[in-house]
Amino acid sequence: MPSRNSKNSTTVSPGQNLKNLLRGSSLFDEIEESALDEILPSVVKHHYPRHGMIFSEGDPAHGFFILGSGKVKLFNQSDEGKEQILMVAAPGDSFGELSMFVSGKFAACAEALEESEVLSIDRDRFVALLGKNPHLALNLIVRLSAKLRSLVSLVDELSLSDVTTRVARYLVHHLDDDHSGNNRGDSRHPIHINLSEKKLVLAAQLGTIPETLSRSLAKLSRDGIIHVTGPHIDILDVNKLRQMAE
Amino acid sequence: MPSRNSKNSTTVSPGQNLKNLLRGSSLFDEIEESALDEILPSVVKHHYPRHGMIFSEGDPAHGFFILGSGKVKLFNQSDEGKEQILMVAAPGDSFGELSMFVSGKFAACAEALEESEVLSIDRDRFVALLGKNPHLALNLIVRLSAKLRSLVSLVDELSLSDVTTRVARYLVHHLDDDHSGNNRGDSRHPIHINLSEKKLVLAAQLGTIPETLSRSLAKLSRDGIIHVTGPHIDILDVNKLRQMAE
DNA sequence: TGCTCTCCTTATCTTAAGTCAAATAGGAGC
DNA sequence: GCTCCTATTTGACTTAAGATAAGGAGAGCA
Repeated sequence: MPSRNSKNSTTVSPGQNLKNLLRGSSLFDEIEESALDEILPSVVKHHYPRHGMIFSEGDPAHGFFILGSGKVKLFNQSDEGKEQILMVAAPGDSFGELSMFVSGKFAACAEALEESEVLSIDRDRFVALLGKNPHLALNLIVRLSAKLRSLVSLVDELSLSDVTTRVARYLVHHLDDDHSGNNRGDSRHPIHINLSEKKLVLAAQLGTIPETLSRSLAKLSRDGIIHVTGPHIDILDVNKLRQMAE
Repeated sequence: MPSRNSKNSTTVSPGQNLKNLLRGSSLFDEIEESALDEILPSVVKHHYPRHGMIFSEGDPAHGFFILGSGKVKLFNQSDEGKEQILMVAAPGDSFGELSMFVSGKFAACAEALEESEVLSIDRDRFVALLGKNPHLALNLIVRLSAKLRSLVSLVDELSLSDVTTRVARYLVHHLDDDHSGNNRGDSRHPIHINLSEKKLVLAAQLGTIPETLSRSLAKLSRDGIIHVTGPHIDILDVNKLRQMAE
């Protein structure tokens, strides 16, 4: 087995560097300088290569993480190797927080999808700070709520919708992201989406496998709703797509 | 359609009554009297009969809820009527909190499974209190984290395990609840579990339908692992059950 | 005792989606 | 260009679990 766990930790001279990275996360939005200074000593910057494991399910959780740069997936695997992605973290996102407050063990695995810079923050210091800083607590509450909501959707979709519907929803959702303001379905030219994840990853996010995702996209193409060229997707019929997504 | 939405709101004379109900929830654990007094004016007690709808998906959320007595399910439904339960609330549990911080609309439906007493708490007042009361914020964070964790398990199970495994896990989990200390599998007499939900409800919690649940229980019986008599389940082979649950 | 209602179970059938296997495509590096 | 490697697609097959339908079982009640 190749050393995929290789990582590279640097306790940088406690300077602006780290502080800026923290500031890059909305978790620390509008948090006073002094509060940042208080946790700074417990923040460590780690560097992970593509496929580097940040933690595995069941590992003891001594803190949580903020993604500085790169991309990280949180997922679980069945014994047979099927994978379900719970979240793909983008820079500024935090992950692993829930384990601080509940079981002390991570509930999922985290792996870098590409070369990534990750900050780890010590549990005890952070909790202490939380207790003194209501604004920070509110920020965290908002984040947890957002995650909760996205998991609620995921549960609903897994349990109540078929794969093609989930794919349609994914596309509609990402269409809203990219074309807000222009999403009334009355645009003249086909709308274009570039998949931000490999289809392999997308399949695992949608709770399926690449073969099935392929077939779903093929079906949507056959029906004249989209046109797929590798990771580029043209939406040919936004209304029908929205309708499929309910 | 019979009037299932009938409810019965009472703004009780702002007395001990309500305060005690609030105190009954761990959300207000160790929260000072003064803080309680501050939200009390915005707390309303509602009474719902069995099958009373507390809110539906998409309803505007002006606050959140604490269950005083009874039992409430949070769920979503597909167009075809299949139902996925996200959580069954017991007295003291809160629900609907996440909508306060994220979209302003409820992400699921809530319905009383039996006659229930529900407290509603106004969003704005609660948020204001949160900002001043770090301890309350921490309590909420712990709750949200616990919910998050249970949804993570649910996603994993829906996506990665078959129904029989989910049933086995449910049994093991409830065995741990009831027999902690005596759960090493070496007990002489068969361990007994009384299902706390109708099988109809259990099926919807496990992401399946009653017929399939029935078949899974029948399979476990056939394999000599359990013995089912209505809502009473004897665990005949704890080890094998644990093994099925992984 | 029989009636009704709701819940649960069993049997048969169907289907969405996973498995397995093989062909194709695309990039990175040489 | 060619080679290796990974990602994607397609096809044939299998299967878990949903749909449908019907039978049974229990509670409450007259």
